[in-house]
Amino acid sequence: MRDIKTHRGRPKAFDEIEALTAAMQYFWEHGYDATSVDDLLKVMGIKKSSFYATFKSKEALFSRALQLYREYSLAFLREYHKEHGAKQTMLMLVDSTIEELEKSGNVRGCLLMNSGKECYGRYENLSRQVGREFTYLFALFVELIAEAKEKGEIHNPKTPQEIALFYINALNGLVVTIRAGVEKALIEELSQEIKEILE
Amino acid sequence: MRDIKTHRGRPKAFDEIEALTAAMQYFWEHGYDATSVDDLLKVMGIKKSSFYATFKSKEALFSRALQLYREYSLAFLREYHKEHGAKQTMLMLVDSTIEELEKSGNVRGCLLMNSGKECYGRYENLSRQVGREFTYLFALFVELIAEAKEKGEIHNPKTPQEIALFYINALNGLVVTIRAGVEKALIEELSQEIKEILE
DNA sequence: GACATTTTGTACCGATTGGTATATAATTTG
DNA sequence: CAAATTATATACCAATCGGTACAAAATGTC
Repeated sequence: MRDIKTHRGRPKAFDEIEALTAAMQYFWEHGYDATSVDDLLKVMGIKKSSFYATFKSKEALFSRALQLYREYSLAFLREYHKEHGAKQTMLMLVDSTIEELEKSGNVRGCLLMNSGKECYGRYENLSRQVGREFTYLFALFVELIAEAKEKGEIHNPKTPQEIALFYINALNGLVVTIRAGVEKALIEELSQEIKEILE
Repeated sequence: MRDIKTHRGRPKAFDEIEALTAAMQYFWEHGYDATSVDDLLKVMGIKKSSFYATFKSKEALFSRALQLYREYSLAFLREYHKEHGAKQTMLMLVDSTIEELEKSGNVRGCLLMNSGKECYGRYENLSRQVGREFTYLFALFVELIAEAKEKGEIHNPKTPQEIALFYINALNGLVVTIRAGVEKALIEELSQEIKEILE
């Protein structure tokens, strides 16, 4: 039994979770390839030696960022669910995308989905991890839809799984369609159509 | 009036359109950033000097590839329309994606949509071009839906533009959802749901 | 054949990529 | 205080990035 609290040697001068969170945000904004290690060092506020000593490699760091993103997202969605209910939580996913677009002119999308596209066929480990992380989120979406159906807030006759998949798929498309440069009026229209899936 | 047929100097040893087409295919498969100039040289079968003399830069070449892709796509869709009709042409977009997935385990998606996502906020000229090229394709989709509606093949009460946007959006999502690693059974299910938009 | 023109082959460029080596600084343990 | 341990700072690495320089090769014109 060793004393797990005691560190020998020089103590870390930064908070590992803080640095990881900053990296996750940067990855989210710029994607994996477009993020260089030097970019990460700046935003994490650490030096290269600390980076590699703590996180081992860019890919290993990204892997942890994916996991952290899923954990944050799950936590946030559960909290939002408590406050606003199941159906409103699902609708919020579209609304917040449109809000982000209007406020910043930009739309980041979901880090997992973005990474799925980027890593597919190029970084197999990351690609498989994206699949695993997404399962957690998808399971929650199915639960939320099921709950909303039981409450009679959703009249769509399909199964919760079918509805969730179709809705999330449309949400994935929304990010792509926005970035393809489709004009704002059409995007507004489209976002309404997507939300109608949950009627 | 100068003689346009006569070239002075050493003649080109390669076909410009063939080389451009090969580049387009490679970009389609790998994306813009993940394609290096050296990759392009190999697949185009030319040397660096010829590359820069003919196409000026990687970005300029990509711009031409985007245009070529749109031209090819329009021509192919119009041909398919003649042979199989409007509704079937739209349905084929989903079917061919699933076929590609089953045959190759891969799915390239639409070069324009992929590029929209990749270039958004990073390569402004390319980003704007994606928007312009997509308008051509989208106009055709709206025409096809309108025709199918007139023939009574589509009963969806929304306008052709709304249907086209919603359907294409779902198709964009399908590529993302596939690459996110969602299991095959769910993807089959999803593709059916997407095609039902056109009922 | 001489000359102008254009393409091609090769060597090279500075910048950036992800990652290492190594020496020094800061801490706990004895 | 000395030794062991861990973290940090800096310099460095080969490989790759997109792009350029320049001389040689191939053609039409005169």
